Amino acid sequence: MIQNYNSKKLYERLPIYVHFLNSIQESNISSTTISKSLNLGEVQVRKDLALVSGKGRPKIGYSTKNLFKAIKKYMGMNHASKAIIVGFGKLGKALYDYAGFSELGIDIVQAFDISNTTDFVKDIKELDSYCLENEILFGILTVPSTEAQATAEKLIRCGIVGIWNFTSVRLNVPSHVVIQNENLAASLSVLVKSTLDKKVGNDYEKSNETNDSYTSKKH
Amino acid sequence: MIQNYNSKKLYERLPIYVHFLNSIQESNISSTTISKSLNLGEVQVRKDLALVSGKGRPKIGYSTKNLFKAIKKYMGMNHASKAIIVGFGKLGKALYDYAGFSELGIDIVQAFDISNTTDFVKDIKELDSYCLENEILFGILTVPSTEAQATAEKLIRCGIVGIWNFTSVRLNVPSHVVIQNENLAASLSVLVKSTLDKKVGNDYEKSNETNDSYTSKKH
DNA sequence: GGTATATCGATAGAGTTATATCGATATACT
DNA sequence: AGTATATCGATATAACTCTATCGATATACC
Repeated sequence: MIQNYNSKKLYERLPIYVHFLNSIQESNISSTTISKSLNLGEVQVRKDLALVSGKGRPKIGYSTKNLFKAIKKYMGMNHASKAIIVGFGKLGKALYDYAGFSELGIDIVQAFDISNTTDFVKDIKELDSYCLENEILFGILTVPSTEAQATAEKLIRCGIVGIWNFTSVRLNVPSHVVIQNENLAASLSVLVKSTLDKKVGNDYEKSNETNDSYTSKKH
Repeated sequence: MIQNYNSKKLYERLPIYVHFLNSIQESNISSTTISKSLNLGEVQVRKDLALVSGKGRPKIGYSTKNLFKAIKKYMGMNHASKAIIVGFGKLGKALYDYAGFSELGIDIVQAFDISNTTDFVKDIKELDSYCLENEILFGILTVPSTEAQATAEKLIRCGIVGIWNFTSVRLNVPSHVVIQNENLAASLSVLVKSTLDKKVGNDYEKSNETNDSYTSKKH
């Protein structure tokens, strides 16, 4: 493959553009404006947009509406993707109620747990029939770590091919299944370490701008 | 800088090693074993360990205890880092109760909200005095998007230099502050798109292994 | 003690992602 | 109509990250 621009990082930015485009009133928008609003590199935004969208016009930019549609189409956000949550603890509840998914074409249609079943939380025994009947492809895994691998396998047997894994377990799955790890503890550690790095740097030399970290951009 | 291995990806993996080392009984452990247990590349693990730790021994591996200590030291996990949560909605609650942080030397010492104050949730008006008295460096931002920027600025005025940002807003902060964005909606989108990519690939050509995605490893 | 080997550490290279630069062009403005 | 310029698209380069390979070595085993 000569050049593969279907990068993970790109896939992270496109939803950010969608959210932004959804929030503005202007009928046209330039990559410059987008980059400034979102603290992203100007060239990067242009490259992203060039990949997924039609032409932009000098002095004008892109049609907001067309751009919006183009990104959603590219990301497969046109037809809604149905996901279920397995493990209805605090984190599962929070994600179930999280408002930001529908804008990106994702519906969390059902929650499962081993107990605490209510009108909208099914017992995990019903997982199998529910997933097959409703053709669920995506599962959000928020069970205790001890149950992670077994539950993942259960999901896969039910036809799920994409798992958003909030447990600290590194799942072992067949190659047709995609795992997206969301290791919150590790993520917070990254912040702490990055911050300490920068802080120490600043303490040594009072100078700024040295070894400017990845997480905060300087444009 | 000739070669900077203080990479963000490295910082994500080190806590995973810590968690793993914490869970095993063996007094020695090899990079091979670690890599297999965690579904990571063998060479990658060795390189990571070589960077932070003392020598390993052929046929034996590393001393679990020493390795554990070395990583924690490298990551600054020896002295506990104190963090606060601002915004005590469902997500804030979930993070407040999340068990995985302490193992990595991070204590969430206090939660704040604009209302719903209880014995362990302080009113956001007390943010200032609390942070300065307790020398808080890290803030977890789980407020509504409309409040994100203003709240971030408030945190920064209180001396906070690292912000874990769960809002969909791309914060604008001075250069001495580190932002770690945790855009859940974007993250789930990545999973959906990656999965669809692979699925389509498999539907075209019945072959496997083509364009094997980044999220599931093949070792 | 000698031999086989698991594991290490280092180097080189491949793949991925971001940035810098610059000419082209459609638009706005005089 | 002519000129200035914001914005685009493309190419080249730099930075970052991961993987393959291989010789060195300490250990286990005969």
